[in-house]
Amino acid sequence: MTPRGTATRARIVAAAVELMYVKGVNATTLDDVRAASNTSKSQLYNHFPDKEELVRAVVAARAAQVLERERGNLQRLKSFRGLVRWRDALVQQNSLRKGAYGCALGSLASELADQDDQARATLAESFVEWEGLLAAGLGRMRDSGVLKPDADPEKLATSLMAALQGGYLLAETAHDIKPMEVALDMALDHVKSFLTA
Amino acid sequence: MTPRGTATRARIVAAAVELMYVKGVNATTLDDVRAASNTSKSQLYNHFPDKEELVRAVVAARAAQVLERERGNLQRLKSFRGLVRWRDALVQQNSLRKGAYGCALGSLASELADQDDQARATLAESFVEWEGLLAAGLGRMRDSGVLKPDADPEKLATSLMAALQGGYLLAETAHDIKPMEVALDMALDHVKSFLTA
DNA sequence: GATATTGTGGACGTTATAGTCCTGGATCGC
DNA sequence: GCGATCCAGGACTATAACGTCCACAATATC
Repeated sequence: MTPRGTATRARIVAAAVELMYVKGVNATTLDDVRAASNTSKSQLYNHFPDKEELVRAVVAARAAQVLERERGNLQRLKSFRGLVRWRDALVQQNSLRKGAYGCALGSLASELADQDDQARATLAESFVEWEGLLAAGLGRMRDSGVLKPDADPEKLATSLMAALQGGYLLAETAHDIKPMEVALDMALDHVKSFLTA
Repeated sequence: MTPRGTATRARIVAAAVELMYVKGVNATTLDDVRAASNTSKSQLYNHFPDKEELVRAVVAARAAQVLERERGNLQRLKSFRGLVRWRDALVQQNSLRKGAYGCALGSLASELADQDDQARATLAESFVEWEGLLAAGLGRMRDSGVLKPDADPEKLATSLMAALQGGYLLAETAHDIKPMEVALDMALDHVKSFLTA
């Protein structure tokens, strides 16, 4: 596969990622993808044997994208203020759409978890990795004495992720960012209860 | 419409509710519903002009069902132990399926929120009502002195709901009930921080 | 320049599903 | 019993989507 081939493939995946986020996976047709990516049907089937495989590529691409972003936001996390900044960035981003479409990973998870076990597994791993970034930062905070020794980074990370995902869902349903803010604030308060100072 | 007519309609909705929970709304065909409800296509279109209306009936029925259950679980809520029982009941129920299919309302919300605004509105109201049941119980706890006066029942209720929904999603994706437990325990801990004793 | 890869464009077949329509029969209220 | 309602069964149409295939052009690689 030449650079040109990979570029076309990437264009297809990029278009599919966006369409499936906005319209949902099942409501996105291959013809939508073909049109949005400015390719031809032959290329779609040249690069992906069927729609299921395209969906899996979409899941992988979206996961990589979210994790890349979150690595940037979390790799230097070492203070409670950093956690607040993390929260603010997510809220800010989601408020641009009034919560519509929800979390890029969460909505895929909800739609695919009981439909494509391979996609589900990838998404599960991605959530674990995402929580891992949080847990690593919380671990640094604990080791540096910002958090009490009995703070459990993994559990805290899972709690933050659940609050985030639940917040996304409630905000998406209500078309109001408020519940997401409230949920994340609760989770942050919970972390705060482990602060030493 | 005679009692027989309403019974048939109810049978259709009941079958659709179950199928759309397990398979998802879009993956459930009208023929699936027809077969599962032991009716004929004539009746489907006799009672519902199109699939969209059936989906809305499903949403309404499921919301009524969940709220009925939650009224039973929450109407007498007046202590922290009651909240723990509420949590245990939900976890217990969801663990039977290893988290598969997620929350009956949450999965509908995720699939329909950006696809049918009317369904989204119904679901949003249902979440508000569900949170209202929680908030009422928390309000009773505050008024009776179990919770501190500065506890905000509405915000606490939203937080609990977000933790619940996020927990459902993570559990569904991981096929593991643990994240749901962790998320709810965090939310309960947060409520606990407002206890007087 | 030869060859393989990548690409366009579109016709085509197949299937799944939504939705319409009709006939005949069962059931219910009066 | 009689009319109205309810229902089964299925034929039928229309459409949308997936997926195949092919002729031919463009582009890269050697």
